[in-house]
Amino acid sequence: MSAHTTTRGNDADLAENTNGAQRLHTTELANEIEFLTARARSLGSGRANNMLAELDLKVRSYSVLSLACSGQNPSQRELADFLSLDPSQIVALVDQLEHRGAVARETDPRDRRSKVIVATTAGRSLYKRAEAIIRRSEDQSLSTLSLQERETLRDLLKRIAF
Amino acid sequence: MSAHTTTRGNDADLAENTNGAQRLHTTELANEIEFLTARARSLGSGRANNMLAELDLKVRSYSVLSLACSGQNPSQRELADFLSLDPSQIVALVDQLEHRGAVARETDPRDRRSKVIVATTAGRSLYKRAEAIIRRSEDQSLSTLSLQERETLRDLLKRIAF
DNA sequence: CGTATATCATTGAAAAAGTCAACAGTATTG
DNA sequence: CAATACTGTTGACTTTTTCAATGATATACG
Repeated sequence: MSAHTTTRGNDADLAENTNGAQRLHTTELANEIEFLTARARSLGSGRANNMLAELDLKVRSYSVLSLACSGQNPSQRELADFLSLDPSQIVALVDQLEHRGAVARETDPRDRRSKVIVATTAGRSLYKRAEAIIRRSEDQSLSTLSLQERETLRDLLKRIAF
Repeated sequence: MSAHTTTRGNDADLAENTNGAQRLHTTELANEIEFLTARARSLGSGRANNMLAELDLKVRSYSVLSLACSGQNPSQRELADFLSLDPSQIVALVDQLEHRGAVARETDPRDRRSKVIVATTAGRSLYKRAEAIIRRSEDQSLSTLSLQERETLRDLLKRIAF
């Protein structure tokens, strides 16, 4: 078996193989920023979605609600651009939030085509609770980083995200 | 209109509003690491997918191919864990790569249930070309960061991704 | 040994998300 | 006024995700 290329690893690996694919951490892929970003996001949004479930929200709807509470009065088109979503997906998300009374559509008097999304009182209250959950979720996801490192990460991400 | 809360912004905003939702950059959401990570990944993998299209690959299939070329002989279960995908998705991805002759399934003699994914010669050649594309894509996506900043980002992401 | 339990790859179905074209109403341009 | 472009909306379609069930194999334990 020593020179047989189809077997994975050798006997020394067996102890390490018990808990999974730690072996792959040394891979080229595991060092690509692209991949690490995708994985970080997958873990992070997975946790956030789980925790937001108690409010019957997902990160998507939370994001829309957050922007509706921002005081910036975003239009649906702006939400679509900012969240990198198709306008039709925004329609569905706003529909849900509107049906549960968290946000309202107000047609912009300056441009009667566009509709500004604003949060209701109930919506702002919901957002407060959701925000606390998101903060806890983020805190858990970033538990291996110091506060200063989190700031560094935030700034670096901001520069590549905008 | 001055005190009308439903109008968005004031006249001073109009010049800035021409190109989109830059206004939202000051939002709370725009400062959440979670959100920035999602947006960075969306932009990055979008670009990578576009550029990989010339090889008829996506980031998903590229990731599997990359791990198949890693010399670590991963099983499908390990691929699923590492890529945060459902085992059934791995089946589909490996099927595609196998049909085009880039990888092969080899049943692990140590555990005849599991199948080790290894790259063929053609697969390694394909990976070389894909890797070059990914490198260019990543370079473009991170163009606003210095080399040292990229290293910092990579290390921070690694710590939260594993 | 034999029996129960667990794990792997696979299939198929269902739900969710993403993509795209068309439409009515409105704005902008010339 | 006419032509063009943009907004939200709908509906169809594809892709991705999620989940339960299955056969083959491995492991644990009496």
